[in-house]
Amino acid sequence: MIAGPSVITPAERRRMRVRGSIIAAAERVFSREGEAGLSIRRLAEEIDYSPSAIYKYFGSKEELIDELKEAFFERLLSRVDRTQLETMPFEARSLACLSTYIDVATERPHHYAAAFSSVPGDQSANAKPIMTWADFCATRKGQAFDILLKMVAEGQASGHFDPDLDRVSAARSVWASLHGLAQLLIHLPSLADLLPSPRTNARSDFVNFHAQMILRSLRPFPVIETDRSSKSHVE
Amino acid sequence: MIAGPSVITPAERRRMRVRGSIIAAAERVFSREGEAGLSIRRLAEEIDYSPSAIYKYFGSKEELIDELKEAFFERLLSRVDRTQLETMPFEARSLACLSTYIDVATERPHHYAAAFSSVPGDQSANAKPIMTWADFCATRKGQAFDILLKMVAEGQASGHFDPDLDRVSAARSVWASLHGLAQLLIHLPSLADLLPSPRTNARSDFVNFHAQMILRSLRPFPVIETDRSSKSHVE
DNA sequence: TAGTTCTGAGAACACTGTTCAATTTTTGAA
DNA sequence: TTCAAAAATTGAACAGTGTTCTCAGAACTA
Repeated sequence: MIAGPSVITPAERRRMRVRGSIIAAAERVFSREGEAGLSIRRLAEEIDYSPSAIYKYFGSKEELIDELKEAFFERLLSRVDRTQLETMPFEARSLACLSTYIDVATERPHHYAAAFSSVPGDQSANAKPIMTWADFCATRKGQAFDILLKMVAEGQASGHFDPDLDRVSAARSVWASLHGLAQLLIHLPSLADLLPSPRTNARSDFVNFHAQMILRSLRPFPVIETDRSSKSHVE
Repeated sequence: MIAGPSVITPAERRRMRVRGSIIAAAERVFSREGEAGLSIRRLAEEIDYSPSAIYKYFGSKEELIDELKEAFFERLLSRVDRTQLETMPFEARSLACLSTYIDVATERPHHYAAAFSSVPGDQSANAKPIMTWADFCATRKGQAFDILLKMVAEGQASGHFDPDLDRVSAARSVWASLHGLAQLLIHLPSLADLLPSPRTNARSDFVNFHAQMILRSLRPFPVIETDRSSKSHVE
């Protein structure tokens, strides 16, 4: 469609600049007020363009926001990945990764919340095609999940985690627990400070506590069997 | 403001009936399509009233939806409470409670999602007053939390859980993990079925697995110290 | 029955996302 | 440089949204 990939025309340069200014303004507004505060008209006003102009750069508002979410997830991924590469003992490194995930999520609460806001299954037209395992792995979320998967694998190999646990199930469980903490801190920020007797640093203390609980659940002492048994209503 | 509490006039009866039909219609629409599909005009059409009439019964759309959420949380609470009262061994009963929570949440995904959808801290006018511990305990969420608190206490007393864990922190951690699973199942329903090699009953199996992981994190073998130590970046 | 209160309807306001024809502005070649 | 084709930008308009207002009519109270 577009000419050569090596030489970019001034026109293309200009186009990319305008496009960039749109997402920059969108990012600015969205960070502060979320999707509720972000209207096309307001955006147009901020960058001194007409509302309809924006539709030459983005097909819809949703498409624009999807790009914000994508950028956020890339940020989340790289931050956790960077933490993962630090040279520390396994357990400390795992804790650091979990903390980093929470940090990035709560630094941009609107982004994180929006990334998990759609409820599929509405019998409207947005019936997305069924996701396969391969599809998921290609997603940013899939890549984030992959980090957890490797963490579990490493922990099992080094004897820190129960080797009888199913890797995939364990990683999903960790993700769920982590995701829950992020969500709760975002939507119910008072929770961390909510104590019969308040304390300083309550928030980061609780993040640490929860992260340790997650690791605890993975430790050896195989009291429960792996989920290979289907109808295990315990006992 | 209104006359006697013992005798209800026919007018009041009629008013309550109309009000009931509004929330019934709202419930019907909201269950299927969530807040996105629920508009005042559509609601008015469904009950054959004019849009402005609804404002004689509810101050705003948000107020109406708040009532739906409240009813849902009451349902959630009573279902978990009922499970809690069943006569089973402690561990099985705890697992059942956790499963029930997930069941109710995923049965009405829009309700559960909406209950945790607002992001406070927007520097707009909706600055809600700071919540205290006592305030929170009076909330439905606070009551749900109380169930978890008692569960933890009972587990510690009976030796199933680590007695050195701070009760409140542990209960919060359990809630976060549970909440995370609910959110993930709602917003990423494919996750449960996402496996390199698919299996039947994947969903309930995973719920069970995660619930067992939660209990596992609470077990004795006190490897970590309670969060009483403030700057514990491990090691 | 007269008067007051309450219920409901309809129009209107200020928004929203989105589209479309018309109008610039920029571009590439004769 | 000139001129047509292409791209960029706009303002008006459409179909929605939540909400408020005024006003007519029904239902209670005295």
